[in-house]
Amino acid sequence: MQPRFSFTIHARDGKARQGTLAMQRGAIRTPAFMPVGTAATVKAMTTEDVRAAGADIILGNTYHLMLRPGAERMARLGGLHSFMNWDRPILTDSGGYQVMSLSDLTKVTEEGVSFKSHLDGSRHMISPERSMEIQRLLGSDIVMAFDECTADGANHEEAARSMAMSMRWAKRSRDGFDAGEDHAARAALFGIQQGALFEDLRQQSAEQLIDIGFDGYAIGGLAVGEGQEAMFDVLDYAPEQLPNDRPRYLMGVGKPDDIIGAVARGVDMFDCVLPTRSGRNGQAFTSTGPINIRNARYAEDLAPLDEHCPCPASQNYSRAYLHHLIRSKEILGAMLMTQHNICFYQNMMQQIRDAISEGRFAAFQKTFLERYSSGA
RNA sequence: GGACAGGUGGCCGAGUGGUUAAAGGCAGCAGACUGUAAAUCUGCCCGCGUGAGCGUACGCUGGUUCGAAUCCAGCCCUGUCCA
Repeated sequence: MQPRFSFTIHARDGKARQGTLAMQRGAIRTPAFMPVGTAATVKAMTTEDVRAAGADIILGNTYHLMLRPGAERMARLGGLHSFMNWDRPILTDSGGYQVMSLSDLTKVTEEGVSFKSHLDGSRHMISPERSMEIQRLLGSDIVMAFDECTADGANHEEAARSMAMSMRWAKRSRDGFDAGEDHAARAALFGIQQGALFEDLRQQSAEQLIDIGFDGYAIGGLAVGEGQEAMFDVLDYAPEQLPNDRPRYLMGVGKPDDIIGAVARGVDMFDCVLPTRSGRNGQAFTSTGPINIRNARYAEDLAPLDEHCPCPASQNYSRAYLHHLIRSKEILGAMLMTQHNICFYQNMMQQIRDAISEGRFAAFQKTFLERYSSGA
């Protein structure tokens, strides 16, 4: 029988690590990019195609699924995996990000967060305990602690207060998760470091999380507007504040160059809406940098999106066709663009893993980034 | 031939004396998107100028007026109906 959760590091190259996260529903090769499937769908993609692109794990979201179709209903339906036809691991975000992103609709107290539903205005409460319960009802494999994603621009005092609350919630998340005994025996729980851009707060946060004890550790509160330089400044120390033998997950990141820079600093897992959202909005990631397929210059460009990408969208369709589909707002445009972007990301992660395994990550990083910024 | 209705910037379409280089939409040209309130959002969009500004502009011509896309006259064109 597969272990509940184990993390094995196969190779190290500088601070970068290549490993495998083994879980009952399947293995996750790291560094990993996890496509975001907020509302029980990686938007515009079938799960078959998500898997074919190379993803080992996808995300779901507590807040969205709690509102619709509802956590209890999802449980009656047999859980998120069978519901959406994805039998591999699923990581569920706790709703913590929505505390920030929906801040106009939220009220935060020590108990938790009361949300005014963006769907119908109805009020809902998410506490650490309820977040754990919802993620259990969904059947999540990697459960995220309920936290507050500290908004960009917080000063030291605000960041400290927010972080301290997230750490109290982390403890309550741990207890709530452990109370769901059957589920806790199968799933993993990750804690989330906060502390904004302050090293001392990040350190305190890491220490408190380690005291509580988690299967993996996420770095939260980055990529919220601070910019890559500031984010990398934090990543120069934050990963090493977390246990060396546990997976480190940088939440919400990012652009290809963000991911590569973070891998170089010791991060193992990523998720981001960018490849899916940008795909729907006409931006394709390519080995020579992002392009906006809507641009007039692609109207008669019969070249593929990226000749190096093995995905069907690149292999079978031209830029001119994608240009036409996206401009025409045809659904297929969103589908193919998303498929390509997810493939591009997964392909990049495979290249990253190979480079680390073969001890040539620094060279890979240099080559990739030069090409990526060439705009050719 | 007659009666109505109408001709506004690439298209559709507001505007019926000054605050109008002219609402809004579409199309067009770009940009953004980072634990998804996003198949979304933002900017530009008559010409010249970096800019203040200048020049042109609401079918055509002429008129009224300090001032006209807006009022008047004639003409041209389009639609519907009647002969």
